[in-house]
Amino acid sequence: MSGRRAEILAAALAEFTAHGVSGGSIEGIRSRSGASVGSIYHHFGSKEEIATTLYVDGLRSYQEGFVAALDRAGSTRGGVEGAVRHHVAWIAEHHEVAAFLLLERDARVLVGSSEALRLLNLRFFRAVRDWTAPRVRGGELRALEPEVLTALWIGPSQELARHWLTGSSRVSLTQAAPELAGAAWRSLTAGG
Amino acid sequence: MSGRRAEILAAALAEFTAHGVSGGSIEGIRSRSGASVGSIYHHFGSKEEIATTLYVDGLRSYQEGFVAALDRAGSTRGGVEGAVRHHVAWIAEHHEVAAFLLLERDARVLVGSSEALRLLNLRFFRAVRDWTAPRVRGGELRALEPEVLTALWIGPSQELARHWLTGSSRVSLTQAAPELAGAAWRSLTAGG
Amino acid sequence: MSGRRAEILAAALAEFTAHGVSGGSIEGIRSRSGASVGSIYHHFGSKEEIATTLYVDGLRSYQEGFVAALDRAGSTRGGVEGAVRHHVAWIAEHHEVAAFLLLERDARVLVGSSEALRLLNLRFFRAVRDWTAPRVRGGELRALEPEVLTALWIGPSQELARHWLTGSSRVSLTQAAPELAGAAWRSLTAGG
Amino acid sequence: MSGRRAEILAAALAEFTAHGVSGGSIEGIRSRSGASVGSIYHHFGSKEEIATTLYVDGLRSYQEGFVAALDRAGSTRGGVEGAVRHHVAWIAEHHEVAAFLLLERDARVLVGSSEALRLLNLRFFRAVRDWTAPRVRGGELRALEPEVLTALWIGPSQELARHWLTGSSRVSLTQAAPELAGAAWRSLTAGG
DNA sequence: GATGAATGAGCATTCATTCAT
DNA sequence: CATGAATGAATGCTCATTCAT
Repeated sequence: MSGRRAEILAAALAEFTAHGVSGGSIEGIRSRSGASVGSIYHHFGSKEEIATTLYVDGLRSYQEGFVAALDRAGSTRGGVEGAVRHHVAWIAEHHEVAAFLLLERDARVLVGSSEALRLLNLRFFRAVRDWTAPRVRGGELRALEPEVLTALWIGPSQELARHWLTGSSRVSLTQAAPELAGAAWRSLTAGG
Repeated sequence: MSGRRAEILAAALAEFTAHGVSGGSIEGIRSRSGASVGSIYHHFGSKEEIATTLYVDGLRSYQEGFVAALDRAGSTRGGVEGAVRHHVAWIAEHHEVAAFLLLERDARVLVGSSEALRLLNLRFFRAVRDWTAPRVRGGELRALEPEVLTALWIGPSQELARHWLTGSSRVSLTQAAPELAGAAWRSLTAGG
Repeated sequence: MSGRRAEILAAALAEFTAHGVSGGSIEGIRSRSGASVGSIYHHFGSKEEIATTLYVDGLRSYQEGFVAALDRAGSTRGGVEGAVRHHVAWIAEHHEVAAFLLLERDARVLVGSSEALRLLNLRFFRAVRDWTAPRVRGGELRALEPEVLTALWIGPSQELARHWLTGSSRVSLTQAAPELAGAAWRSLTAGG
Repeated sequence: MSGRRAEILAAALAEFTAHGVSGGSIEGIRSRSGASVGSIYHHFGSKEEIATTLYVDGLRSYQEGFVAALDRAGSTRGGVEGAVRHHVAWIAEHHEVAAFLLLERDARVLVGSSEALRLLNLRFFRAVRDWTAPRVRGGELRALEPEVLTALWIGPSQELARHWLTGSSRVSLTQAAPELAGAAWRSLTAGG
């Protein structure tokens, strides 16, 4: 549709990847996109709006895949492990957006200021809870505080992904996926 | 002795915590520290040097505690779990520095440009490997790629700490420590 | 068209005349020109670029007049003396630019760093040489090293001009022209 | 005597040669001299005072040699040519100081503000006039305005020296001296 | 005489944003 | 929709100078 808009977003992602959101400039986005300053401000009202758009789009894509992985699973174990595989695969596939979501300090600041983001997170956490809660009650998953459960579930994947995204690790994310998935399942089931 | 220097570092940490490194300003450091601009530049040659100093000092403190936890442990399990407890306790105790080390994009950029940091990391990774390698050979720990081993070991703690540091989780880090330590031990020992 | 650009250049010339290039400030150029700081940087990337532009424009004007004086002369003597008259007249007419070209230390530094300037000088020296060389071969002008020839030709005019430009001499440049022209002709022809 | 003072002056000359007076810094003088900032200010009250000292010392040396060359000459021609030879030789020998005196815009500004400099110049011009005036009256030298006479006398030497000092000419100053001296004599004697 | 920490005004430059065309 | 000139506040950093030790 609006090719310009997409070009600007792509350029902004590259600019923010290179310099961060505070460090990146409209001038950088302009030179990367070929659009004029005026055009950028025609499509987006401010630098923050561009960053928010990137964040919301990326987060929605990630979260939809996560929930879809849970929904399509035939078993609790399939769901837990499928979510890990999705996590790892999504990051590997969308590494630039992933770096923005995971590594960007300023992006995190946006979460506090964007109503759309708050809503997105609210729905996601509810969807995940709706999937886990009955399985906790049924004894298939351990009864853990939600934050701890999440940490055990995707913490290792997240940690490995961060190193991979920053280039400090050359380990293949997808090759490590089975190990990460297995560890997640054990952590959510094997008692202390 | 170096009262001024320490005051400036403390002020910079507060400033960077509030606005990030790129977002934080020398003026902010000046007003928080009471030092003059000239004095700040007398002690540190640039904003980046201040950030690097904070990063190096913090990382050294964290790494020394980590290695000490391994060394003081009487058993492999004690080492694995002790390291997790140190991780969690150190972050809880030095939460401002921890936020800087864990959340700051620009701080991460420093790692690529500071020789001191490269050296620090090199020694740390070597010390950890010297502790784990014989235990892997002895069959006490699973044979995993170093990055994966690290991810399983401290990934959950790291993930929970991030949420705690950003205020998106109210869970007590230290209360969660036993669970995180137990999960780490299982992940590093229970086979795929 | 480029009204703003011209205004900025004029203001910069006045500012540099008053305080030198290192001594002059963008703020000075701003207040003299009425343009905003941002506008100045929109048209010129740096203070140095403004100075280079002034230098190149001025030098080109001077050199074109010099070469034109040679080309329009009907005799060798007419060329030698015409060049001196042009030298003196150009400086008298463009005294502010002339002061910049002749007196400014920082302007001279530019010559070493600007490719445009190097090219300009190259062409000028070649044009002058193309005019003098055959006349040297024909015995109309003495066989002197190029630098010495130049020094004898315009050295006295240059020296007087410098005093005139700095205000340390009240002698009329144009009134002295015939004398300077005659001396130049004698120096380039009368043998040692 | 005061080794420190001399070291500071030497360092300042190098610093000013490299960056000009406005462009040079006390810090630059400090690092070149090994003296502390406080020590520099103990010996000299300000940056300007250092520059003035260099200028006065250099100018006095040059002028004394010039007048001595006139006084020791046995003839008018010997005086005119001897002064040129001194000019060229002095510059070749004291090239760093010479560059400061001849090329430095800011140094020239000092002349307007230093009483010592005004006095120095006054005496010098008077001494030169006392030597030339009777010879003009006697018909040995042409009757020219003082500034024009000076320009014809040392203009070519000055012009060649400037190119030599800025490195834009590789011609040997001392080899060119006879030619410059001869031209000066002709210009001051041969009528229009 | 020497040292170096401290000061704060001043500077070149960047940047998000606006707006007339 | 697009362009790019214009704005002016903000920023990192430099520098001459002072002064307590």
